[in-house]
Amino acid sequence: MRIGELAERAGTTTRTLRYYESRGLLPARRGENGYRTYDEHDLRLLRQIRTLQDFGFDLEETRPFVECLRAGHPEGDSCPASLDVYRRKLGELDGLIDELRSVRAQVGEQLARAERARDELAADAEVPGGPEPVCELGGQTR
Amino acid sequence: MRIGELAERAGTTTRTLRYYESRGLLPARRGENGYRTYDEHDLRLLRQIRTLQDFGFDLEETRPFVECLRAGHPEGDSCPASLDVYRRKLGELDGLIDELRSVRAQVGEQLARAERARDELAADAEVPGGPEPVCELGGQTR
DNA sequence: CCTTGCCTTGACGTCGGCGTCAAGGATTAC
DNA sequence: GTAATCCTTGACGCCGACGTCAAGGCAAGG
Repeated sequence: MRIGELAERAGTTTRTLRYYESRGLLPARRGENGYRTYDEHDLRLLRQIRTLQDFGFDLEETRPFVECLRAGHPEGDSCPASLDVYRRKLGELDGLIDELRSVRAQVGEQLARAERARDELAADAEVPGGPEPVCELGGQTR
Repeated sequence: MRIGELAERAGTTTRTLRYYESRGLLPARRGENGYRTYDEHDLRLLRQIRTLQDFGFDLEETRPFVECLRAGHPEGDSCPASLDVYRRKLGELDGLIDELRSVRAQVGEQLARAERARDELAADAEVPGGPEPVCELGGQTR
């Protein structure tokens, strides 16, 4: 199979495959005409890469999985090195999720505070001074 | 105050301030010698930008806050446009967190599955065939 | 034979938010 | 006075995973 077919069957592009090859991740045999030639096993490797990429793994992080498959193991994660990557990734994800939740809480708090302040200003304008139209934008106090 | 002092007081770099200026976010007045000149109000704006940046806001997303302050409002989030940014960000964060949690769950499952497979192989090797040393790497089945 | 479509390598572009260097002018400390 | 430190603009570098274009070779269908 040639590069275009492999790309299509894996749902990616020829550019991506050449890039992987340039990174030494997915080398290709060559036909007489110089065309890259791939087989079903390459498709397997490529799908492993793509799956991990979709999970947000760096390209380099997929290498142990690919090497594991290429070494003849039944799965990309049949090797200790792959399991280590999984574990590092889990820790990384946990840290990231915690961080994002913290940010989410802080932003939520800011929004709530700002909305309270806005509503208090609106209430102030309604009761004591009189219901004058509030200037939305532009030098207000100034 | 000149650019170096402002940078230091905001805990950032002169390069960053020039970058903000190039993006039209934090323009500077110029002294007779051509040096940029800033005041306390600029420091305020800059701190607003930095806070949001630390939350992971894009630079463009800080613009409404800066413009709000520059318009004379008491806070960067005293304007509707800023509140909209907050809300968009909250949605974005929620989506991202969900996505990461989903990925985390899937990776965790993969790890558990792979570890089970490994342990089953180890158990197989221990009981029936005999406790032969297992080949760690290299063509095993092949 | 000619067109269409695949393939090749090479190389520059993208995105965001700056870092880093270069060459030179201004200011300040001693 | 002079050296050290600040400032100026300009421009290239970085990171990751490719996209996109260019110029050309090879193949297959009508």
